[in-house]
Amino acid sequence: MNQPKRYLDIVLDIRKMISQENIRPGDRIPSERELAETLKVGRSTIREALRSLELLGLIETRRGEGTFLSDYRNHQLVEVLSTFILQDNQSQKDVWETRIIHEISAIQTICGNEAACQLPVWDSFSKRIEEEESFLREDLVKEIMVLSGNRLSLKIWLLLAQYSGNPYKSRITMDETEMIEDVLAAIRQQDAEKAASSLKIWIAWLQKESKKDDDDT
Amino acid sequence: MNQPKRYLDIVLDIRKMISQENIRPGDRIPSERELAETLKVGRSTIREALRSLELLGLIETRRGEGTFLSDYRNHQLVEVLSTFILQDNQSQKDVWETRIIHEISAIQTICGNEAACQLPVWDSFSKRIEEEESFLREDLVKEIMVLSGNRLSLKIWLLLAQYSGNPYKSRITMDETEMIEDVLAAIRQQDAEKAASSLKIWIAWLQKESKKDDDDT
DNA sequence: GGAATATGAGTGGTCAGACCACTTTCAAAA
DNA sequence: TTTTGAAAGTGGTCTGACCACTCATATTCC
Repeated sequence: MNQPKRYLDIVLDIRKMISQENIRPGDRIPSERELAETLKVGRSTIREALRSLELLGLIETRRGEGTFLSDYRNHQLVEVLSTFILQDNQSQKDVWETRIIHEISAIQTICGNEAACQLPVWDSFSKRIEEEESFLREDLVKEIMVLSGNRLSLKIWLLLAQYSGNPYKSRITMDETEMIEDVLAAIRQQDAEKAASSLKIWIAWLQKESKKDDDDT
Repeated sequence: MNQPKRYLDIVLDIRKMISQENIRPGDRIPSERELAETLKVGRSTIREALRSLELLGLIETRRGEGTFLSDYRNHQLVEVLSTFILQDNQSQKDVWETRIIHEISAIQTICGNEAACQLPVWDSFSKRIEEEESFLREDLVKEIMVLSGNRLSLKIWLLLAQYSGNPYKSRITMDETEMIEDVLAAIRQQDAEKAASSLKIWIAWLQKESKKDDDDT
């Protein structure tokens, strides 16, 4: 009989331990040697489990200090998955499109929520446009994703943003302000249709611009 | 100086090896002992890298046989991530909603593609409805996801389907056939609006039914 | 007394070698 | 020819040993 993998049990054991001892992100978890003794397995088995969790970004290890429960930021996941499965152009395109799927859906969700549409954030974005602040694009779209209230969708979006490079980073141009104002206006009016289409127009324009930059390089 | 993690280098080395030797999904990769000798590291280091890749679902190991490049199906990822980060009801709800986001987007994409809308598959589904085949729901939605052409979105959807349990599995009922026919009709007419709304209605109904089942249990 | 320094305990990182359990293969025995 | 079984190869696990690093403490020096 093929035994179930030991290190997978360990992964679950560690999970249980974290829950029982109420270990919070940033806290230290028992040392490898302790875990080995407690769970009655060899240290190498413990390490295989820990390395797996580390690659998933769930824990963080610091030599000489210990192993810590991660606050779920640095996913090696991105690095590894991208080298393994995102090699061709079709995949790049899929990433981009999937990202947009989440953005469009998020903005539609927001438009269905009156309170969210009347938040002062949107006005503050209008102001920032006038002042020509940079990083505005990223902040705006992220705000939309956050306010949509779906944390999983947000998480996926953040992942995809890492995969797809970030065309939202550079300074905004004059041509663009109008498109962004359209999006903001649609939100204020709670017009999901218009918000989605305005966002699509803006994104399409961004994509064209970023291609232009690539050609220059 | 804190050395960069050795096992992460190994992960990339293995990646490179797979690419150079043109190893395809399902093929065997060199044994742990071979890899250790080739890459000039200890076997335990190799194993830490392999275990990580296994947990991500990128490889598959069979005792006595060897290690194989996976065809990306059984992600332990699901198991682990779900026990680590999907504990509360809000997360469950997010999974369900995110899944629907992808389904709606997929069906809209299809409606924008004339060829896809005229495929004979849709008629075959109508026929299967009459014959009251089971597993029809899952097949239909999956077909939609596949034909949308976005492989990443499909992959995410498959993941979410595992997370969210599968209300598509049971036998279809009479009440339901009409709703499904609405969806199919909208596709045939290439009416993205109607397709999306019909699908939403159907999904909402499914969700209500699955809740009812839960209450019975 | 206060500040710089040395020490030691604890931790993750790596390695080598040893078994075990399992699968496959193939030669020897029936 | 068929069956059997021994050997080789593989992943799974454990042990014990170093190394490199961090941190707290004790020690030394001014």
